[in-house]
Amino acid sequence: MDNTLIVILGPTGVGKSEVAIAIADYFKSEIISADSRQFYREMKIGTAVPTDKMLQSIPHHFVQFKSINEYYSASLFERDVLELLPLLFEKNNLAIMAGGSGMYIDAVCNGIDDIPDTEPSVREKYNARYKEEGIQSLRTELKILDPEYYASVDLRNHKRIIRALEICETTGKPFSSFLTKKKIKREFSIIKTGLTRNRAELYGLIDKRVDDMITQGLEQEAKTLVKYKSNNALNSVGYKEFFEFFDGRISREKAIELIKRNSRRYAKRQMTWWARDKEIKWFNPEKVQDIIAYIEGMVRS
RNA sequence: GGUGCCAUAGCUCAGUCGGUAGAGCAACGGACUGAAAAUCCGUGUGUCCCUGGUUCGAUUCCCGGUGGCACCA
Repeated sequence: MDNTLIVILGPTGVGKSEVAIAIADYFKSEIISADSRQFYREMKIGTAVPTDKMLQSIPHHFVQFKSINEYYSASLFERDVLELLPLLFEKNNLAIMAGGSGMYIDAVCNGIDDIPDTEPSVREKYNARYKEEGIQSLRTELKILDPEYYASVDLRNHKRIIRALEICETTGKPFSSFLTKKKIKREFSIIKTGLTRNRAELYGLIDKRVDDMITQGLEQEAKTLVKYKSNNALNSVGYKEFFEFFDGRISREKAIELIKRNSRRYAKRQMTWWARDKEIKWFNPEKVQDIIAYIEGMVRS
């Protein structure tokens, strides 16, 4: 039997953790988390990290293993997962990756082009310029340095433009010259399963989970992180809204309402990301037996 | 029970001197190559409470209902 990575993806709040654990338990596999915010150990309540009990029942990787002060990225995640997987496959030829960060999952499944690292100062420089001069100045420079990317990029999205510019400046070559858009074939098989529910039900679960987070002390957790609020990791649903409340810009009730709304919008963006991926087989999270049957069928064939 | 006011998008409401309607919020749709729980783009989604009348034409005016609110009993 081939070494196989079973991917369990789905929108926030749909019930991935429970399903992943049930399936890992069935196959005696370990779980790789693909949640770009659960990586950070300081963010526990707001990222709905599985309970200690759950974490003890099945070995989890990439959960709470970074500090919010550390830089991390989809590319580093790809590298780290590819390093770990052979070790997991020595023990069991089925490994599970569960999470909601589409880009990180794709980096592992399809690969991500090899683009040189950049100095943080370069990005800071462009960020400052964006703030002072606006986006037009960035566009003008991109048009000169990388006309090809200029023609295809969303010119109203400053993050995309800044990313391209920092690569152009660092390498002296156009950003687009690094983009092969080729899907890398992995040494292992991949089975993608998606968890979904009808929208109203999912939103109900999201609202309830936010209320649970509040009960568990999300406000207190956010308070201890205020001093790091400019860190990218804390530009996250559940934290940024509380920072607004602490600043006196919105009421506590409003903050909680916004956490719910922003979680819903995040879930929608996740679904949009996966809508184009025809390799995903979708399931209701309550039907764990169906998922197991599907995986067994795929593995056998 | 009487009088008055109100009834328009999921919510709060605006509007149409009679030519089937629009704001905010919510919602919906999309993009995405090392920040991605980020960032960016697009879209009004409507028995204008119901019945009848006047009219070429009624969401708009009129009669009568129904529901809500206020006041008087």
